[in-house]
Amino acid sequence: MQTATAYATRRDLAPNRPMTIASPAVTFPRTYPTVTFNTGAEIYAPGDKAGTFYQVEFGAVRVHRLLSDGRRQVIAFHLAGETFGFEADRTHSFFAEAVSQTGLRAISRPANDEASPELLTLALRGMLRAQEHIMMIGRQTAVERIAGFLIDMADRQGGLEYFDLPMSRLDIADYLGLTIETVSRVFAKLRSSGLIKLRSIRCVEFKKPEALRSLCA
Amino acid sequence: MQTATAYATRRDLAPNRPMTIASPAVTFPRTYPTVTFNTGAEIYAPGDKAGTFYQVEFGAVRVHRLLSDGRRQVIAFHLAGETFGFEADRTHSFFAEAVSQTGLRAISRPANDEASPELLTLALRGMLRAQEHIMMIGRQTAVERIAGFLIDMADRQGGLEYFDLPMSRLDIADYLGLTIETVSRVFAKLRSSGLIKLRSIRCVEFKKPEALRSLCA
DNA sequence: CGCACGCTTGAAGCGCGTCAAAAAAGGTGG
DNA sequence: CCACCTTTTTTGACGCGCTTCAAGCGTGCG
Repeated sequence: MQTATAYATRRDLAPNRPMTIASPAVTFPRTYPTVTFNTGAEIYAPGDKAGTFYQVEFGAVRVHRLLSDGRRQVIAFHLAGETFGFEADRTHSFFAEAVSQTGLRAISRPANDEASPELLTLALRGMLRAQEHIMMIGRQTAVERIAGFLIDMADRQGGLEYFDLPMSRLDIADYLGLTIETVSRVFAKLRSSGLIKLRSIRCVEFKKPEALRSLCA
Repeated sequence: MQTATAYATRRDLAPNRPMTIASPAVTFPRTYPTVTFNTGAEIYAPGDKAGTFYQVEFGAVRVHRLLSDGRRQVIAFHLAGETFGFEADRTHSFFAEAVSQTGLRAISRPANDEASPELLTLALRGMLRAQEHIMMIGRQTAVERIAGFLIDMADRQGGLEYFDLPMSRLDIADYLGLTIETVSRVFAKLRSSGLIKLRSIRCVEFKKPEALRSLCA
């Protein structure tokens, strides 16, 4: 098992991936005032006209889609400071909802799309994030997925001693392609083996960060 | 079960996704001559400097990464006419290899990234493709994944009466997060129930396209 | 208080993975 | 063209990890 560093050499066949992707430090010209969404409130839905995108001021957002029989797949979470809502098509193809009380700053997409290196950077970053997500749910076990998820969440919140999970167990399950029961069981397992501590139901503290990282495939 | 059309209304809670994403009809300024890669040849590897990207002239490309214990996840296949290789970072984070004898046209990324709406379009399309891939492997059964995969491949090759799969069963398995045995069994099942015909091991013909589509969640 | 909601825990089942071996396909040299 | 080998694919038997189904538990709020 290796440390979670970037790829050192091109022949490094089995590296750990750098899951955390730097959050954007970008400012946009045509920005609108912050709008607040209550827990569960819908930000956009499939079929809605795209064109504006959003920067999270506070709170968190989940982006997802439902299958015909009700199965739900969460595509992404977006935390404070992150940007989302840009689409390849003219309309949205997912739902976006506030996971908790959330403030968003709407940003209008430049009319002709030209001269927008910021947006390109965000799009490429979004692609990379989705690809890392595929790595996570494609071939990894439940424990590996949750360990990776917790580390990702911690890193994205600034790597504090402890951090809050803004989303429910069900949201996590639907993000990782698991059931809520499995998520709960893995949390219990990580807790009982001393890797994490649950200060409260949604507040996680890493007791053995290295051990947790070593669980990531 | 609904037809695989785009989202009609914003309250359409459980639509089938438009899996096929239109292939780019884009031409680039600084283009280099076509280079041919043999089956299995490496195009780039993690750690390689990014900056140029590629348009597939003929053949097919797989993009993947390996986990520490050898598990492999294929992130994407790229067929003739499609473009790949752009990255958020300065270096690549995946392997790209020729699935079969493949011709590529290298394209240098504009130095300052400005005024490049084409690249933005490609990045957004790549993001959408990755997101659809997440939908596929996150919550769907083996049969659903393979049905969706076959339909996607058919559409991307122009929707002919029959089409070739350029990649092996193992490649398909690693793309869908399954094992080669499961892929083989599902192919056998689809064949024995008359939904598809295998003209040869890698040549597929849809006998009941609607039935196949109805398998997609 | 008592209901509602989110979370946890237990028991049983099943879909897919694993292991093993045979069959088919493809390539090479005579 | 055939004999021979390698690689890919298929098929079978069995086991495991996760899901499913079903209660229990905790916490917050009317």
